[in-house]
Amino acid sequence: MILVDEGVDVGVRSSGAGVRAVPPATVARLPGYLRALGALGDEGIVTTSSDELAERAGVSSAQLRKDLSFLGSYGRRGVGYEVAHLSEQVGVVLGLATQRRVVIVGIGNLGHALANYSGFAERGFAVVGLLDADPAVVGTTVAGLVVEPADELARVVEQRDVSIGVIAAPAHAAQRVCDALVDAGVSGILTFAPRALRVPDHVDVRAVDVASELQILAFHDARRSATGA
Amino acid sequence: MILVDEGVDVGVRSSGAGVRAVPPATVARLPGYLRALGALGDEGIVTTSSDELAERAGVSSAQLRKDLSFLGSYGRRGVGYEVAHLSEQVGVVLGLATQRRVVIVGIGNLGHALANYSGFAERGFAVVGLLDADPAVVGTTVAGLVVEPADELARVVEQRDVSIGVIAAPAHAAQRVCDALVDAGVSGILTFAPRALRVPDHVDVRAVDVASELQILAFHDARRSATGA
DNA sequence: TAGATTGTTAATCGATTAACAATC
DNA sequence: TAGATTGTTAATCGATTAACAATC
Repeated sequence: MILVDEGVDVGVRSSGAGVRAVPPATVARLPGYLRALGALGDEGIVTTSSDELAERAGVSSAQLRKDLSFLGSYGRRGVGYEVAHLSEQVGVVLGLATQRRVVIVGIGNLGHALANYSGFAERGFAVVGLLDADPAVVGTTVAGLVVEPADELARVVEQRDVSIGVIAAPAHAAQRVCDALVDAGVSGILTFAPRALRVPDHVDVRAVDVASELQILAFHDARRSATGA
Repeated sequence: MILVDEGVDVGVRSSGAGVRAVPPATVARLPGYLRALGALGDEGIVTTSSDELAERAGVSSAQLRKDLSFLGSYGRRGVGYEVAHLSEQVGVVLGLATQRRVVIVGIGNLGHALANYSGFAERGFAVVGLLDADPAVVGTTVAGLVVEPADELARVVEQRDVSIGVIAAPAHAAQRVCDALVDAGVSGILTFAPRALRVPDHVDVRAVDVASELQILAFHDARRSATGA
């Protein structure tokens, strides 16, 4: 079985009632809503509307309301949404009530950049381990953490209760690192290596491939040139 | 008008016949097929089947055949696909026949990592400019290029025929950089800043937000914990 | 009450899957 | 010819959009 993207469609407890499935497409947009809500909060805005929030998140207000309807009923007709409250609820649905612990495997240029990225902490994640296979890198300090040997992965994941692994290793090592993360027991993997990864059904993989993103842009650029724009 | 993702659905010339629309979902998978074809080629495999290629790309063979059918008819029934030929055709559809030139704006940790990433060149892109707003960074050499001042953007884009801009600047500067790229005339933008960007209809934006990816993984992790797995 | 805005319904649209006829 | 595998069709499924009744 091969999985590259998208996990299963699972339920969310809604206050007293039953369980509601949140569609994958909706889940994928929730972080954007959370971001927009954070910005509104920072600007001191207390109440917002589906129009305003949608505008900021870059979606239509119809889609925003539809998405939020899967989570429950957190607005007031005629009034709008309370920013702080909605923000908290979306956070709960995304499982950010508990902080998730993350390891980064592969401390090259990209691993360095990720380790130093402050957005992780700001948005609910703690980077608790950096690992690398290269003895020359092991022992160095990056972003306040000492890089540990890659073969310590199982111990690090278990002892520090890590649930998400980030793969910033070279493509040829990606599947090996992935297997090690799965064996160590993480439930989610974010990979930057340009390779499809094989994982068991219970593990969720998200893949970011920068060159693929550029190729998708190239497609549109090519059409544009061809049709003379 | 706000656009964060996905461009328009545009056509591809097929050998003699008319124009066929390639659905966005298909376009988004083409880079993965190209990658898998490259790997097959590297292994010296000359002919492949939809089963084999799909397995490597991490999709179903039905989906692969459906996707390829939008591009034209490049296989032989009973036989399969010639790796080199299919690879070339997919490349043509993605507009990789012409090399695209790229600038990176924001040479912090991430910009550094991107500038040094060899995958760009390997997959059809030339990084021809690095720009930063910080005078302390301007003038330094990164990945063989001298970092130029951000306000030289228009000149760099025009003189070096740049069609794609990569935003690796801080979130608060993202919209400003985006506007400058649009004014300079790029047709596609890849942004790593956690912000929805406003662009005119004729410009295509792809957004990579690492923390959002982790939040999506957190959602699945939370369901898993809740349902006791 | 009148105006505003949500939450939901129904219609539309696009994507995926399965099955198989065409054909090498 | 018999076996294999594509390309396409039709059915299913999921996502988006628009409109509006509910209600603050």
